[in-house]
Amino acid sequence: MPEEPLHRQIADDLRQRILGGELQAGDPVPSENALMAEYGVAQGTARKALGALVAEGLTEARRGSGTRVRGFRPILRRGSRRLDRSVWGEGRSVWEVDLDGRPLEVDRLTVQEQPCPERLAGALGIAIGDPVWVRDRRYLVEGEPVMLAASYHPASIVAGSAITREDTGPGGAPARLAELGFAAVHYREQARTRMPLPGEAAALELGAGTPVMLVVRYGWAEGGVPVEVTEMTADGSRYLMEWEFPA
Amino acid sequence: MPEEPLHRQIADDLRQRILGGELQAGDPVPSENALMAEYGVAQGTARKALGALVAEGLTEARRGSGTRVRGFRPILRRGSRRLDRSVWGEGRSVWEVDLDGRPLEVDRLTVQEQPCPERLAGALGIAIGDPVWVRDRRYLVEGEPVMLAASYHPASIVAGSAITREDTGPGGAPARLAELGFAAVHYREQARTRMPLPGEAAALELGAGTPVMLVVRYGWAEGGVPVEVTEMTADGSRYLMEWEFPA
DNA sequence: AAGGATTTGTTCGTATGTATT
DNA sequence: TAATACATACGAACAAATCCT
Repeated sequence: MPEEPLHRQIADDLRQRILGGELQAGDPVPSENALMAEYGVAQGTARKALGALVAEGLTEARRGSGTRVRGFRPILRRGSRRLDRSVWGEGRSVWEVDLDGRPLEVDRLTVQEQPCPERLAGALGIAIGDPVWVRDRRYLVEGEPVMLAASYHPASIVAGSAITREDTGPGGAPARLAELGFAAVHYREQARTRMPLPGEAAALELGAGTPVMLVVRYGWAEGGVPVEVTEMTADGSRYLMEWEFPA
Repeated sequence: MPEEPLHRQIADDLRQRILGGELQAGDPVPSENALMAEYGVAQGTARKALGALVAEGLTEARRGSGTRVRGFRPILRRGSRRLDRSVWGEGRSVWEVDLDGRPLEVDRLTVQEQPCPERLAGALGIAIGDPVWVRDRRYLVEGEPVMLAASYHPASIVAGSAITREDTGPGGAPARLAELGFAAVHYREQARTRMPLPGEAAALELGAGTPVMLVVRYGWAEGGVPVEVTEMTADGSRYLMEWEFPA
């Protein structure tokens, strides 16, 4: 008879307690048994209510321990870095940023030559299957994975340079591209979001209900020559992306 | 006994069929009954496997009808519009963009004066509770909601202007700000993602497993005066965000 | 147009496994 | 070791929406 299913009513109750501030980050949420008693429902129903909150990313369940409220303290990634931030409002963001301090470490770096995959050929201005160098890596903050990134460069440009080695040297890939006469002068970045594939969830150690932010950066040298495409897969619960531009 | 739970094995099978291209967008996924027969499991187990794919946003279930594979054809939103796109690679994006053509319509527009909420006071350079004008609206594409947006302007700047009325006139709010001597000359945008709250899911008619992309735009006039903060909530399955900037 | 078959959605109950406290 | 709490899986029944004959 209930127009609203029981499990959703319970989930709504719990969600309100969380969003209303009654239950704060780290606080335990009532257990399945507690909900069975409180609402007089079967375990499956209590379980479904708790599962809904997990799927929304509001809570985190651990076997034997219980279910707790999650928090959000993002890392800030700035797309454009050149402008002086102090000019335009030191102004607090609407989100509290757990900024800086903690350095990004690189993990699981692989560098190899591959045939250019179909989706990148147009953006790199080369043919499908043409050789590209791929720098694939994982970023950690305080030992926890937060982002995956793979950079692609046409082999016709970077072959023989330090970009094809693990250590790109001082200034990194941008500096090497500049030495090759192909300094990137213009970037375009595209971002979308979706739920992670199992492989991504594993590599980023994502909890259920955590979407990923996908960012693709396209870089061009003078004259419109494509020199880089980077595909990033970021933990949506850890990242805040920022871009800055004139009106 | 199974190291990998049954429902996950089944989900993995189905996922592979989808990602491998065997099942394409719009195709029906085996029903609960079919899975019960094929794998010899109870309904709850088959159901959980199907539910996992729905939660990942890969499929969409409709009662009485069945479960089908979802597609992704995003709308492109450009943050910065000034640069000539043709200069930097007509280059295809890594994602197929169902670009342009279809206009954005505005729906459910409300304009009202409110006390400034805490999270925006710093960014707007005013005190909590100071009056701000809020333009709240929903955007549709072909009748379907795709984004919610709320723009905030300090009343001290926009009071009396057309920005406080539903119809802002030709050129919209930016043109009116310019007339007031507070043309925005610099923008900063921040983006993050998370699963939607129930209210957001309802307003955007989101299917399960669809995250939202949250974008906040901060606008400043000459001299660093804050003139605008806009909070956007976009359907993650419909939007591709783009920014462009010099290296 | 009516009705039956199909398909997903909800809820109950029961049992057992596994990780944590 | 024992208690707690989440995880998996079974079976059964009914409801609600859709589809097809």
